[in-house]
Amino acid sequence: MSEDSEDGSKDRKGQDFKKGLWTQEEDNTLALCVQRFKEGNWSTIAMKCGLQRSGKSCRLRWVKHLSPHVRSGPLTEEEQRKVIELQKVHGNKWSHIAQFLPGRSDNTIKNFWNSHRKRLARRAAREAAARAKAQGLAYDVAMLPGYEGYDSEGTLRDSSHMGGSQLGSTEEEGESEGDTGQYGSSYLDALPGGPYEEASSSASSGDTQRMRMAGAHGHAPRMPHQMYHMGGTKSPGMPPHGMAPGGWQQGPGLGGSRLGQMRGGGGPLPQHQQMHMRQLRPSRLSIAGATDGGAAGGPLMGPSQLQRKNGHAPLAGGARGHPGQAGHPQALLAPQHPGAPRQLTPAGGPPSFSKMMQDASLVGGFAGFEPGWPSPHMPKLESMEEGMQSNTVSPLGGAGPPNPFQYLTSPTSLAHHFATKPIGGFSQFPNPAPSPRFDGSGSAFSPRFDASPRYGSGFKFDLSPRFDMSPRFEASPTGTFESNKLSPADHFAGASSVPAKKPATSYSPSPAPFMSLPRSLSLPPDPAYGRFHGLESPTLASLLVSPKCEGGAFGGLFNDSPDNEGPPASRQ
DNA sequence: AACGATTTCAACCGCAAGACT
DNA sequence: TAGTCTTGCGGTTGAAATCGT
Repeated sequence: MSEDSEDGSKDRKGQDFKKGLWTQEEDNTLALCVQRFKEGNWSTIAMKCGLQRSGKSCRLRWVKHLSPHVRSGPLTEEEQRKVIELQKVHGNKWSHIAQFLPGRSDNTIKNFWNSHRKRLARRAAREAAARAKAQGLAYDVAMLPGYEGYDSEGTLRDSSHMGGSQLGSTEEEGESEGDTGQYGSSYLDALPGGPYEEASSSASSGDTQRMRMAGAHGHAPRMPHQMYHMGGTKSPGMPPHGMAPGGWQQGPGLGGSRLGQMRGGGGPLPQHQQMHMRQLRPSRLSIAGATDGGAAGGPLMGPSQLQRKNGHAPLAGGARGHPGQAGHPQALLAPQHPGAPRQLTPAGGPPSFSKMMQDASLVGGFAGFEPGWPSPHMPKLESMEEGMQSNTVSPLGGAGPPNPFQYLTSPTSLAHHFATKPIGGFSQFPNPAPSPRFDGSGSAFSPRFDASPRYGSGFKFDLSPRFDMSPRFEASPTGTFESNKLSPADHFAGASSVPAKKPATSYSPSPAPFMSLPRSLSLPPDPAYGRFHGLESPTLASLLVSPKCEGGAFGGLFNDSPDNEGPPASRQ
């Protein structure tokens, strides 16, 4: 260790380092610093950016979370399958395994595997308990073979989360195997080597918690990532039932207050996030996106629950902290596409959908992302310190401590975009190649696509409540926005490359005072956008019908401009 | 409203190896 | 060659969320 002392908060020089979760401000700062100084020499980066973090911490944060190459969200079924297979071959070489799953960090994989192991352990424990019970034997977890730890297959060794008494006292009812489970058991358990393979028919008792969850309504809740999978992707092995026609969870177990059960747990949110979106941790955003837009899915918690908990109805979009979300550092970094020309947003007039899509980079990167410096309108300061001192780059001025990045990262800036343009929720397309998530099958315009944390093939901007409900929703920077993204219209037209560069145009938004968005509204039915019917989230709905989006929902998004290309025919 | 069980995840920790001086 | 720095890896921890009761 070179950076952390015993308490981990000081380096060997006695320098204090902040620990704990990263704030959005820190994320933004780091992201922009990396953009400017490039990766490497993290200690220097940390120092130059004025972050009170160790270089190690900065590196970790970037590599595992903020880097545009990192894909967040739950592992897909295919990825889960891969991990399990690869683990058999490579063991716990997470970084190595991660190489087979682009965009996934070793930490993510490791976490998944640990959860997977625990599932197996629980399953095996239940089986053992059931057997013991059937034989009239007293059961104790310590009797389980391999209790001391996991064996090489990852089966049965961790009992940290199960007490013997609990294990032995579960109802006979049992969970509905293959359908229920706390963590994607419907799929995972059927994986090769998974418990389903090993004991697909034997489980007759579950731990208390699972029983509660599974038994009460006859259906176990689906974990968020399951819902995520349900949320419109075309992944194999979709849940066998409970799917709305459009691919959205609509089945049993998601009614009433149990709408869209969230996964349990997760790390804490920084204060600033908690204030706005208590229930929308980054990892939940995918679910939030899926469910918010997912019509029947509903919010993660039941509306009444959220209302009770937060004092307001569930918000759409999600927390900062997720790639592909406005406000997330990743969203501030334009994908690097050498040679890809940028298109400019014409000034004045309501932008068409395609223009908006082109402008999406301003969502993902509000002030533009010129190599070396994020904004063409920002003074190229010689140092962070200069920016800090002058505060010249922040049009917001005295709101909070001087921050050279504020101009770029403030919710206000982003919010302004939505105050002056039709709405968020569109996407940009870092890769000219058709995205698997933008394949014309319908997923492209799915709610997932709005709030998905995923970045890369279908980067999007979310409808974060931070940017619509925030009281800071007022300032209005001016800028020129460019995009090098393939618009969806071009995409659907079969274009494989970004159109030739268009002349630069300035975009000069008019001042945008506070937006007053309705907290709730009912969306008109629209066969073309049926997927969005019944939006549960007033926030999402509000944004979808933002002042510049009179058409309502995505209908407005698509239809409010004369040169709007309209939605693709294949989008259903 | 409070509770306990359970879960996930980000962040941390300690170590090792390679690069650098 | 030795000491220091930087990077990366795998294991562990703890916060905070869920659920039903």
